[in-house]
Amino acid sequence: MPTIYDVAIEAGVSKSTVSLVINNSPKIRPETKYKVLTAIEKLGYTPNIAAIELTTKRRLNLGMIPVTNHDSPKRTDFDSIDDNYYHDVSRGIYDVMKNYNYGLLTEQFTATSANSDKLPNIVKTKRVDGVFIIGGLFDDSFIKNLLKVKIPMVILGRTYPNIDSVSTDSKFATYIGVQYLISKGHKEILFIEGPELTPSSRMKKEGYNLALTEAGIPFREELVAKSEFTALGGYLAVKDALTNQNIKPTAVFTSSDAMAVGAMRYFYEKNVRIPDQISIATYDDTILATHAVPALTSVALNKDQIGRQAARLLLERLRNPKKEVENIIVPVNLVERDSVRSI
Amino acid sequence: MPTIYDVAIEAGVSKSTVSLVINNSPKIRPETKYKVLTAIEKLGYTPNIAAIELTTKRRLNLGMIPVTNHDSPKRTDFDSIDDNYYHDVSRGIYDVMKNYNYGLLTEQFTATSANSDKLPNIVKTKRVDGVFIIGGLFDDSFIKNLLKVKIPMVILGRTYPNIDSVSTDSKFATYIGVQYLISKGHKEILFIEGPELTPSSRMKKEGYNLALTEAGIPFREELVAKSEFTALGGYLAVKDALTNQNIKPTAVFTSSDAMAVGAMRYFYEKNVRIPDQISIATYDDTILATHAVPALTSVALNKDQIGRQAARLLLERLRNPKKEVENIIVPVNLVERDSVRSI
DNA sequence: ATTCAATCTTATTATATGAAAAATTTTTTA
DNA sequence: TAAAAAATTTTTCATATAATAAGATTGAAT
Repeated sequence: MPTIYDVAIEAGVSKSTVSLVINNSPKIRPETKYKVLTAIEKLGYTPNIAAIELTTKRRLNLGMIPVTNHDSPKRTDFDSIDDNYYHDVSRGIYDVMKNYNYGLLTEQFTATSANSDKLPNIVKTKRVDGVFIIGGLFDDSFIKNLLKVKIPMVILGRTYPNIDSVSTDSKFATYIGVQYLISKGHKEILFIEGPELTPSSRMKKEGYNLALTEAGIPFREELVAKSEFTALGGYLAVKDALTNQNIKPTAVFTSSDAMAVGAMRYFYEKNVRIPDQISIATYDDTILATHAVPALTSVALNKDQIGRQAARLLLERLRNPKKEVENIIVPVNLVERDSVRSI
Repeated sequence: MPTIYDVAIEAGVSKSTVSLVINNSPKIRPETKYKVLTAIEKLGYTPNIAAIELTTKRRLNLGMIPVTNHDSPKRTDFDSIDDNYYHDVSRGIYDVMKNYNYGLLTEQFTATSANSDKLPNIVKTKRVDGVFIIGGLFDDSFIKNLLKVKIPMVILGRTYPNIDSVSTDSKFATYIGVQYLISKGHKEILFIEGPELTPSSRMKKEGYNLALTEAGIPFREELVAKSEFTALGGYLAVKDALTNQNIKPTAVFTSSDAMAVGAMRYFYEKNVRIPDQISIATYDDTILATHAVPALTSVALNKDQIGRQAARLLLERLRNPKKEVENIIVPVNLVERDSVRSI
């Protein structure tokens, strides 16, 4: 591999001159620049990144860290939390980053209270200049550790005081979805909420309440069922609500696509046809919603946009570490498909 | 950040001694080693990876390169090819790699004949010591370019002469699936095959034929429909076959989960209940199969295993560049769910 | 038993890696 | 001739490794 020195020889200049040309220094005469660029071209020179990293004390990599609160989920299980959020968001990050000279290093991290003193390896071993923290359900101590080592970061999927973030207004998103069901004439709407402790679960429930209140529909406790955000969770919640409660909902709103799929399985078993006999709308708009049969009407979080904005934020933060913290809320939109009918 | 020099001072030895200790040299006295390790511990020293990379001329990163033959697919569209294969396989790679001191850099690459002279950036800029090439549908010139630059690699999802690979015997996998349908009493089985030009499409069709032959069921051309590997493809193929051909299949075998989901949508529209009126079995076993309603019986490719084996192969190749090339076939297994009934 | 060279251990010094940036020098321009 | 511009030399980054040195041990000759 040719080095900067070989280029210098070829062009008949010094190493430094080559370095200055590469870094677009203004104090190089055009004809010198031309000579150097020609030599670079001729030799097929590519800068040695390790050397650049050593002298500049930077790492030309950013880290993508999908954070969970559990070990290696098996993605294909009906009862597992899937990591669609991470994959959808990462696509947006890639799309922006490919125009920059950064590599993207991924490390799955489990942030539980058990390893609250741990840092991701790519951070500990200083392999990255900044990180994307992806996912909303994890132990906070993890973030505190990252703050201690002062690594630039952007959080995706939730907010955190004084850290750049890109997320969704989940209250509003749920409000939009439930409001849609109401606009289609539904009044008795079963709401499947997520686990109690997560902030987003609470926000979503507030969104449900808001939509009801606005429409003058009284809130009924028996129309709310709680479960995990998984397909199995949705299945069990719907089954439980419809067998034990004295309710006759015409529609269901679930807090995740996976839950909706679980609900659909229950209705399939009971020979209840969607949307003819019951309507379903949901929150996420993942591949599960588009590929469900019938396709699910879902509130799209625009995760691609979330990723893109996050990439922009981190790049700006690296360029200007003192810039003001931003908390971006990416707007949602409802995608109408085939799982809801008017009544 | 403390350097190796600070550790040397602290331990009262030279830099080289510290380096030797870190690299587990046998020619260091135990008490010296102890002194050094204590100093490392005390100062919280972490080696500077850029410096290691510069002196050793290695890069402590491996590349994961999902290769497509088209630009940025939109994952959530009903008509797009999804990248589940990549995500499932990468999980296995991560699982193995986390025990090694390599980072994993990802770069999506589009290998079309149009950019047949291009290399992935992470390869061109020498950011990685080896790469995982993931996916089966792409222009071969891409592989030739990689061979030219002599970067160690493992191909996942297909084989290639003289390159380490991990893949599936798609003929056998299809044979297993169709054989299963036959064992359940089905004789008129509609087969949805993939696009003509891909090798895996051909292999799958051979598997279908083999199962029929073995059971003494005559092959009928009108029971084969061709389409893209997508949900839309499956939908259109089934629709076309059932409206234009004079056939009455009791079961369908699709060449991908996405196709199966498309087929299910068609049957849903026609009010044909699965599996009561028609059975479906498929090839892939992705999240689409587990979350379909009813859940799809599918031939599992064990992509996690594919990833794990690939990681092992690449690590071994890096340790011993002259070792013999391996082409690993990961066994498949049929996962019975709810989409097939006996007749 | 004593001495001295040879050998083995263990550690140190010197050098190399490839580029950036600071400090200088040379060249050009005003 | 001074000032400005352009290029060069030198230093630095943090580590690995080759070359070397110091000290300890062994062994043979006296």
